[in-house]
Amino acid sequence: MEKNWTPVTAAKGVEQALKIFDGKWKLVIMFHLFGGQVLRFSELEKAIPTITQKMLIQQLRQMEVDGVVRRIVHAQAPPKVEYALTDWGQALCPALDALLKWADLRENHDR
Amino acid sequence: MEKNWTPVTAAKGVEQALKIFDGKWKLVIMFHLFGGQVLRFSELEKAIPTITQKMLIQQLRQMEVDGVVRRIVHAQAPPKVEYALTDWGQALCPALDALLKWADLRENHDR
DNA sequence: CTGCATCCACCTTGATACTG
DNA sequence: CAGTATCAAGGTGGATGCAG
Repeated sequence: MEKNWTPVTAAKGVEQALKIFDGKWKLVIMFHLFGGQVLRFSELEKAIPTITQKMLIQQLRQMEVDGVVRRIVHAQAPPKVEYALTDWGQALCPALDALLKWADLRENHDR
Repeated sequence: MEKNWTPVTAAKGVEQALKIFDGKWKLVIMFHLFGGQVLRFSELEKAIPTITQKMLIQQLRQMEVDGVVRRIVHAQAPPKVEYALTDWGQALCPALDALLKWADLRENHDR
């Protein structure tokens, strides 16, 4: 199932992929959730002390809409909401590793 | 040579990698240069009709500083300047492929 | 505890005109 | 041809206060 990538369409494809984990905090959130971690809203808040509530909920919502994060609501008082990565979200990990390895190459040949 | 990634440091590492090809036009430029293409400033301009001169030169400059693009100046009148990817820049291609493949997975299990 | 609304500052991009 | 300078506009994130 090959695709006919032109420079433009390929770039757009990557951009669309990037948009999904773009935003100042999405990567941090994902790395906290990699490996099947399931965390409450307040736990994420504690784990990322410098994030504001607004940003945390905003980024989580977008990630939920995009299908990388699953939202688990427990009907309780007080409210309890947990977040986890979807299978697709977990699947991003190798690609990010590839980026990290690429970044490491820089030192070898640098300028 | 293993590293001890915490969620935060891993995220920062990826972010630094991302910054290098972040910007509205850098990916388009790179995909035009993948495979060892060497293009003049004016050729890039023609290849990307919707970009402005300001943006083209701005993005190229940043990419040059970051070490993904090489600038080749020919001492001539009229001026002739060519741009090509560095080895390190070329090495990004597989990582971008990984991202494209990840994006394709979405359809299989979707939401 | 979880989440929403508002206001504000900054940064990136775009349009345009100009130069060696 | 290759690049610079200036100004305006939109989007993103941060601070804060309020609500179910």
